[in-house]
Amino acid sequence: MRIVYAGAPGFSVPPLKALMAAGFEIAACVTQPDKPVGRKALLTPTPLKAFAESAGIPVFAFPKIREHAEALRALSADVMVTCAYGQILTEEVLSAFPLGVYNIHASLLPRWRGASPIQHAILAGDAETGITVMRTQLGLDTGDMLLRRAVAILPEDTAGTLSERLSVLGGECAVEALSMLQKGEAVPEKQDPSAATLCKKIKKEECAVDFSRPAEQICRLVRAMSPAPLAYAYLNGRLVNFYFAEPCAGEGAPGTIIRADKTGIYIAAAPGAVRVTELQAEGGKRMRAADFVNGRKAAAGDVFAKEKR
RNA sequence: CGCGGGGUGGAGCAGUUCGGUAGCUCGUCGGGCUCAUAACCCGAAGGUCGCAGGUUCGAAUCCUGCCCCCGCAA
Repeated sequence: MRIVYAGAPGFSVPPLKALMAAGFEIAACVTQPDKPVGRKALLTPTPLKAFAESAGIPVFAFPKIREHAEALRALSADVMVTCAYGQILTEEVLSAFPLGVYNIHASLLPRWRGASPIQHAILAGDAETGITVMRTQLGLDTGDMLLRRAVAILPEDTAGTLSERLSVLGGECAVEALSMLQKGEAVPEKQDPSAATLCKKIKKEECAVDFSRPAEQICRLVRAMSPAPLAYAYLNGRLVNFYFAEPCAGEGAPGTIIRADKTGIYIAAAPGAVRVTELQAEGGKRMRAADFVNGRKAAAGDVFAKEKR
């Protein structure tokens, strides 16, 4: 079985490795064009491109894949597998592969169709999420499902840790799904549209922490946005990004630090309180909340605000 | 030249305006106290103050160049 693999972020690399390890032939990889990254705007290849090139796999970085259906067809692959690729496919692209196009999606479809399923699963407080391998149709993540597998969302999970597990699971699922497909044993299952939910790309504005909200929700926001783009609030006029927070006992005026020591920074919410254990301040590196406290940057009585003042 | 913050014992910071014996919180090591402790008490070790050059009797501090890290924006 000859495969064209399309993806871009780090999440899409493990599944590719799994497919290779399972003996599938990778005809080529398709990814997003190199993009300027960082303050110096250095042109940076996607993680998938970096890996594929090191593995000697031909890489195409189409700005618009829909204009390159012919090039894809010329690869004479049986299927295309996509994983967090980030571009909408067209009929011409789909028809370039005799056995179709399959997507590795990081949720239990039809829940969390769209761009940020991992973050939204955490944000919503879901007990579990998972991987769905589905046949790609023109609609957004609406195709028939070949395989679904769940993983529990742990209280200490961030989008980062959950993403790692899902990525590995995605690889296992991809191998299994393609094996079924190869043997002609695949049994596509329709999605139930009434159970569908859609999630869009996360905007930084959505990451502002409002401490007048319940502690549980704040912690979900922090964990869902960690390690990127990061939930944040302002302390004494400085931006502080949160990497990890968990609900804890305590009460006070929302946003007020009720305790700050080597065990973390305790901030009042409504109701409840949250304990921040890892953060990063404007200009500083990621650090344990205890270190931040040691440097006298936060003390009981200081107040976190949603807006810079 | 997109805007801005920063590089000081292992960690996080103060000190730089107005040059003159390098300080704080924490950690580490040793000792003590306690049924016990992320608690407390006593003591100790540990620093080329990012790099290079310059000014000066003397530079973490002033001047010049360079390297590196980070927030925002893209």
